[in-house]
Amino acid sequence: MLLNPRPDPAPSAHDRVYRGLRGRIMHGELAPGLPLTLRGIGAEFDVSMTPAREAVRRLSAEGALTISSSGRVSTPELSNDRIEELAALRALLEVELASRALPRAHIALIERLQSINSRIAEDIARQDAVAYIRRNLEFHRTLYLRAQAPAMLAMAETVWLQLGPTMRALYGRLRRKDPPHYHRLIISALKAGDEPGLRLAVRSDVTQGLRMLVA
Amino acid sequence: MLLNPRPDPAPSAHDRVYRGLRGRIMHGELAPGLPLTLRGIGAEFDVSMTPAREAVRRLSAEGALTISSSGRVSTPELSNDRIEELAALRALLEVELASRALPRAHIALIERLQSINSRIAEDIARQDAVAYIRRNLEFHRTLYLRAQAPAMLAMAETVWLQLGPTMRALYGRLRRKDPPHYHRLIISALKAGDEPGLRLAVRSDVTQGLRMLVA
DNA sequence: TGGCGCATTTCGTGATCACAAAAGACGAAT
DNA sequence: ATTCGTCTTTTGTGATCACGAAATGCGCCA
Repeated sequence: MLLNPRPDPAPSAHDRVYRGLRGRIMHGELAPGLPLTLRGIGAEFDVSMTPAREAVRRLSAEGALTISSSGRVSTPELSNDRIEELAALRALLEVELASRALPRAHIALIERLQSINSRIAEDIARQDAVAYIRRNLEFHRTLYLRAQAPAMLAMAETVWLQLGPTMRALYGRLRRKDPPHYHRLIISALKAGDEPGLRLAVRSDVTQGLRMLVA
Repeated sequence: MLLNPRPDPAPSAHDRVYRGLRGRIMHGELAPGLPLTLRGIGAEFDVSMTPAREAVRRLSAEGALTISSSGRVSTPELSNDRIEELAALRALLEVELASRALPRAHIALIERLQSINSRIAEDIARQDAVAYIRRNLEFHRTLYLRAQAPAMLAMAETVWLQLGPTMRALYGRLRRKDPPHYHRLIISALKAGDEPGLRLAVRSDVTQGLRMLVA
């Protein structure tokens, strides 16, 4: 008997649309305030309005899209207060996730993180904002997966999703040269098993970038 | 000119369904594992399948409903691990919310909380589990509204939503006689402006009930 | 040149329908 | 009595359509 490792011969249309849009939003490929239409989304993914609407509805429930009172769909434009709040949420959730991941962080994980980190440096050198955002989130997700806390990780990803378009606007204007300093602190704290240091490093890394966006 | 305080003459169908289902789930009116059908929901709210599906899709995005691989909809049956994780999330978020509400908590708010608390005692005397859950959440929400942190409050409510059916199962079997002890500690800490005490009281209140559910 | 009003187009909403897959009911064979 | 196979029913999915509202474009007038 041959069990297919991917028992998914027919992914549903709305899920395909959902995943496609979600990826673009989270990785900052869509600018804040960008208007979308159901018919446009449907045409782009080659489906009718029905699954497009379901995907949009789901994304708006996660805060990845905003729907005006007249039903118009667009990527969110966040106020400074909201950005600060989301940054505080990131700090709250991700510090906890990192803390839970710490006792399970073996050497293989740390090497993976270092590998991701060096690729981030390449993305920075190439000035590729989207790749940088994606790789940065991959760094964090790789660490947090070890926390064995799926609901908490899902919430953190929801926050990333809400910040996606805004992060694009941030890293677009920010011309940085150096790889993220706090990522190296995170790795050091992981190696040393230093929980307070890890918490501080994660909090700093998460808060750092958002601060200049508010300015 | 007479401005209507409710400028919502025509609430959309899917929103009506969403709100209706959400309230029932959050307040524990639906048992865990209860199967639902789109046609049934549509008939109950007197709409077609389309808005019913949108509401269900949105609720499943919030974790209030689970959708099987074949598309079947039901209220979630949470594992013990998931319950513990959600309790930890409640602690994390609500301690922060209470802490942010503390400096803005005036006497009028505290009186409102005491009023809600005495009604909780009545609900307990009446052995009305649904009313108890609803009032208990009202107590927490009233406090957290003062935190001026809408995104954080929304996340906390999402956790409540996921725990709704399970809380029903909990308070159904639990025959308690006394009003919640930790609510009085919360009020005391608010009066005294005691932040560490408040954080501890909220954490205890949130963790308390869930512990015996895991047993 | 700038603002106003009307017609056209675009867009979201919700109902309906055909289709396929899953679940359930029923009966026969062991 | 139980299990297996089949047939019927139930259910979710996605496309299409009609409708009304919102937005857009355009021309007119000041």
